Amino acid sequence: MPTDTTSARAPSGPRSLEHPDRADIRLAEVLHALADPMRLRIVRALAAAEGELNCADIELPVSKSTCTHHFRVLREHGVIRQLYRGTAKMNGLRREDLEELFPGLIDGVLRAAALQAGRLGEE
Amino acid sequence: MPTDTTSARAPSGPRSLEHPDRADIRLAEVLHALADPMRLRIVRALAAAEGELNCADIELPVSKSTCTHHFRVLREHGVIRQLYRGTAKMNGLRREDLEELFPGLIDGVLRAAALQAGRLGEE
DNA sequence: GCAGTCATACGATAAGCGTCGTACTACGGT
DNA sequence: ACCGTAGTACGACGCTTATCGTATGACTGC
Repeated sequence: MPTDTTSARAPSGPRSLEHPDRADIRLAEVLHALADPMRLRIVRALAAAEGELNCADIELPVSKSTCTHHFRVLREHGVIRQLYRGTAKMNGLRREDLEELFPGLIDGVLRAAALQAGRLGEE
Repeated sequence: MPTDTTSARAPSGPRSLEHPDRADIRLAEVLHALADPMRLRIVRALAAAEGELNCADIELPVSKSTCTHHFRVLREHGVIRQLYRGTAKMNGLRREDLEELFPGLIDGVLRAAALQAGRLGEE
């Protein structure tokens, strides 16, 4: 049986991950987190796959350490949620929190990103 | 009679200001431009005063050079439009261009900023 | 237990950014 | 013609960031 993630939510062990409380999320920081092509790509991928995604499921033209870095930025600024599931780490957008704080913002950014992607090389 | 701004739109004189074409505006850059508390404040002020605003009409707790810097960032990333009117420089949001490129984005950001401002110290 | 895989940590590096002060330029009024 | 005001240019400073490579840690499967 794999690790029981139910009873081990955010333990203080070596594999704990800090997420900001909803009330601590700041607009400028969210925008900053989104203001990077690589991270925008990550967020788009996470939004597309409504469920959770493994880090490696998103192909990025950067090294693994850089990838980790971007995921951390997104997490620390409250854009995504990460949790360990065995050997992998699952990532998901914090849609509910963001919607509650800044209604429509994320969807606006995602729509804008999709539009621009279509306008440019249909990435 | 003051300078005839009608016949002198974007002259190549010493006081010309470069604005990116609408097609050259990039989402990541717009987000980056907005991802700063000071600039967010500027944009909010410009949005509130629907018309045009003098640089000095917005009180900012930074030096004059820093102020110039922020305005330039906003202009070069396509968020605002600046033009000289005599000794002053008028600033306005590029609402139409942004709306055309990223419909709903700016309004979403502005609403989010207003919400957060209300939530925090009612700035 | 051991090896493989996924991801982190850490250090390094180079670039970028926000801030400032001072010196300079352009315009308008007196 | 002068001076004051509004804004820019430039250089400097310290901090943050994006990137990498390598070494390390955690879990799975053999």
